[in-house]
Amino acid sequence: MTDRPFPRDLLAAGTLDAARLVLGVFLIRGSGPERRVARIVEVEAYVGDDDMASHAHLGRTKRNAVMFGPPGVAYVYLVYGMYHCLNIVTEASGRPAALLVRAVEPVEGEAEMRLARVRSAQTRPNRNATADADRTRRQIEGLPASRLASGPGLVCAAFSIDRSDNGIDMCDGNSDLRIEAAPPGDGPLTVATGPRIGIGYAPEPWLSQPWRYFVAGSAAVSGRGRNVTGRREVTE
DNA sequence: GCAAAGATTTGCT
DNA sequence: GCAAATCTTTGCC
Repeated sequence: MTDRPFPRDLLAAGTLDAARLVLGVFLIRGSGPERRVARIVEVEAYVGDDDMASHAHLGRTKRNAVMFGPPGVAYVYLVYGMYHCLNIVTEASGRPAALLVRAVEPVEGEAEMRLARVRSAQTRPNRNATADADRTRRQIEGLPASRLASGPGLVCAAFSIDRSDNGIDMCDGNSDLRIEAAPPGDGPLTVATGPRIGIGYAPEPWLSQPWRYFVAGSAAVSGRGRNVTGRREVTE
């Protein structure tokens, strides 16, 4: 159960507007002592079937089907054969769009996130030697909290998200994986923007659209945006 | 049925 | 800074 389930209608409108609105929002997994909570600090918008960087550009397929459905639903897929990516579907049914959650900042359940990261890393077929697994575990245990989920694959690892979460309604307070409005005490955020990451296959103008949105100054932001601390809107 | 590429991360050069 | 790891999805034969 959640006290402030995120309003679905805020996701139903424009995806670029929704991208700003979800920054600062809480991503929540589970309940009770194992509950994990983190602030969303970085997202990317994938808008419509004409967006050549989006999975939706080829039309509706088995994989991207939920992107064509109602807003507030989780779209989870496997990339590079080993990492999962979490998206929040936006816009009305029939128009495929979503926000890729690229980074979150732990608020509660940090120990649980570390455990999940270790589990995920040691599940990878690549890591088999005992010494290697032990080194990986210590490395994760030594990470600052801000680096536990500073990347799209890492968000899913820290929150134990995989394709079984595909299609979950994240605006439903009873869902095990959900989003919740930021607490009233949270101050205003400074939003920075830049081009989307890892879409080199896309032609212009999609390649350079500044559809990556992140919280300036957050240590949890992935890649180069991490160092952006300006107080004003920034375009990288 | 087969080949190619990918909304990433990590470790080594 | 570059390449490997890994497997699902998609496209074409």
